[in-house]
Amino acid sequence: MGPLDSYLPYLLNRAGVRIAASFSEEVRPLGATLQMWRVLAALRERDGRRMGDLSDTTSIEVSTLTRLVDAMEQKGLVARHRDAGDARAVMLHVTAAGRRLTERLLPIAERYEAVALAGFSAAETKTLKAALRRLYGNMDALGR
Amino acid sequence: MGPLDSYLPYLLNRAGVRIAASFSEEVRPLGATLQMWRVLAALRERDGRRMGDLSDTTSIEVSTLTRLVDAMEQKGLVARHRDAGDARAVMLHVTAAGRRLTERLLPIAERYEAVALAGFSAAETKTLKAALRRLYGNMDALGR
DNA sequence: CCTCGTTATTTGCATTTACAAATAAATGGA
DNA sequence: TCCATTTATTTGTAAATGCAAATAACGAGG
Repeated sequence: MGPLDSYLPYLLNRAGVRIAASFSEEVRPLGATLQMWRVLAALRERDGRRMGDLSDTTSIEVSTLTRLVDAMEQKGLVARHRDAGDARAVMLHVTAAGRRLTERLLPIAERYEAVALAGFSAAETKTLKAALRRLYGNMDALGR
Repeated sequence: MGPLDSYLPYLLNRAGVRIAASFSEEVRPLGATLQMWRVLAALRERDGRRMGDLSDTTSIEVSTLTRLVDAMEQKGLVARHRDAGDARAVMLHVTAAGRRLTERLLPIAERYEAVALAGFSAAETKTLKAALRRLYGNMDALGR
C-alpha cells in the first residue's frame, strides 16, 4: 500500500470525522448532538419509524440507538408508540419540540453541506455523491 | 434540505461507518482494532512520531490516542521514547511485533480498498480521492 | 392451538471515547 | 535569571458505544 492519504478509507474517515467534530461542537449550545440530528433528520424525512429502520438509515447501532432515543424522549423530542400491527416493534414519532429543534438544525446542516462542497460544480457534486452511494453498495460484497 | 441520502455528510458517514465496521470485525481475530491499524499504518509511513502528530494524521483524539498507545505498548506493538530534543514530547516507534502485525493487516486493507472501489475506473478513483481531499480542506473555513 | 425458530427491542457490562483539568517542559521576554 | 505563557502529553471522569444475553411477540408447521 502506498501513502496513507491515497488510501480511500483513510480519506473517507478523515473527512467524515472532521465534519462530524465541527458539527457536534456547533449544535452543542442548542442541547443537541450529531446523533440526535441524524435521528431527527431521518424522522423528518419520514415520521413514525421502527428502531431497526432508524438504525439502518442512521448507521447507529440499535442498542446505542435505544439509549439515544431514551435521552431524546426525556428531552421531549420524540415519543415511542407500540406498533399497532406488531407488538414487538416500536414506532418512533417526532414531537412538536422535536420539530422545532429540527428547524433550528436544518440551516446549520445546510451550511455544512455548502462549506464542504465549496468550489464544487453541480456536476462534480453529483459525481461525488454518486460515487459515495456506489462505494457503500460495493461493501455488500463483504456481507452485511 | 432534500432527502437524507442526498446530504453529503450523511453519505460520507454511512460509507465510512460501513467500511469501518467490516474492517473491525475482520481484524478482531488478529487481536487488532481499526484504531490500532490506523496507528500502525501511520508509523509504517513514517516511524518515530509524536503523539500530537499521530493524532492529526489518524483523526484520533489525543487523549484517546494516549490510552490506545498504552494498550499497544502492553501488547508490545509500539514503544514510547522521550524525544531527545524536547523532553515534553514522546516519540512513538513500532516494534518488530508491530511490524509483523502490520504485514498481516496490509493485505486486508488492500482488499478493502479494492472492494470499495470495485467497478471504478482509474480516473473515477482519482477524481473521488481528489474530491475527498478537497472536501477535507474546505472544512478549514469553519476553523479547526 | 402449541411449540420452535425468527424478529424487534432492550438491558448488562466492559470498553472506548471525549472534554476538561493536571502535569511537565519549553520559550520568550522583563 | 525568573516568570508568564505556550506546547505536549497524560489523567480524571462521565458519557457513548458495541457485543452478547435477555425479553417479548410474531409466524409457520405439526
